[in-house]
Amino acid sequence: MEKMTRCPNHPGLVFRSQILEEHGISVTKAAKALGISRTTMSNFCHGHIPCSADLAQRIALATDSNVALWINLQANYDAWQAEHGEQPVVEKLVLNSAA
Amino acid sequence: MEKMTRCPNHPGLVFRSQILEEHGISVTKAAKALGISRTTMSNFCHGHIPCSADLAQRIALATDSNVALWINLQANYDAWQAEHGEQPVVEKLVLNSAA
DNA sequence: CAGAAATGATAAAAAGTGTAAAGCATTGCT
DNA sequence: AGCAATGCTTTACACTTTTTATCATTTCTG
Repeated sequence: MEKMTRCPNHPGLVFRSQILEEHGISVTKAAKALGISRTTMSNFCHGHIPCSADLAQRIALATDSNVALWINLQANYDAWQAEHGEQPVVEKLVLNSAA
Repeated sequence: MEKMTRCPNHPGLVFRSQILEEHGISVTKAAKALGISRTTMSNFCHGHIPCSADLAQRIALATDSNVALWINLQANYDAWQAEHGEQPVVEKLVLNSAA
């Protein structure tokens, strides 16, 4: 159980730096290849929208990587955001033995 | 890189068996405690709807567990579904060196 | 330098998703 | 029988996602 001290990179930033920049691929070209709009790709690459399961799969197929990799990047990002955002008010379901 | 041979349990099924049944908590009571509708809780516990980040956090807070745990359960489930569902048509972005 | 292409941003529209409320039939328990 | 819980369906509403079109700016290229 490692505690994450800083917010993990958004999957889109990882995609941009590790795939696009490494291979000199433009956002426009990537959007066409993956079959999504340029707007969506641009927003994703800038971390403005999350990596949906569908997008994760398109990236995985186009880069011979694993769907789980991209889904997990997003999951880690979401988890960090949830932990550092507003906490909803709930009642305890199970009593904390270490209370 | 372990390959998952069977579909991982839906987070809702895990929640039902590991939390509700273990502690004898009803769906109705759990819904009230978490601050969500009984319909949503029921659907979740039967695997009909995904575990949203918000729901994951409510569960984590109410059970003194980790948000990441529930988000990751959903992520694993999503990844398996993506791998075993319909594959979108995409063009390769990077050439597979092992082709 | 001039034209063409790419980029990031924005707004508007369409489609899809998530959530909740109400109602109903069934089950199990006292 | 009476009551609460359950699973399911329908309806309604809000929110999200994705796309298209447009604009100003930057970058490439010839």
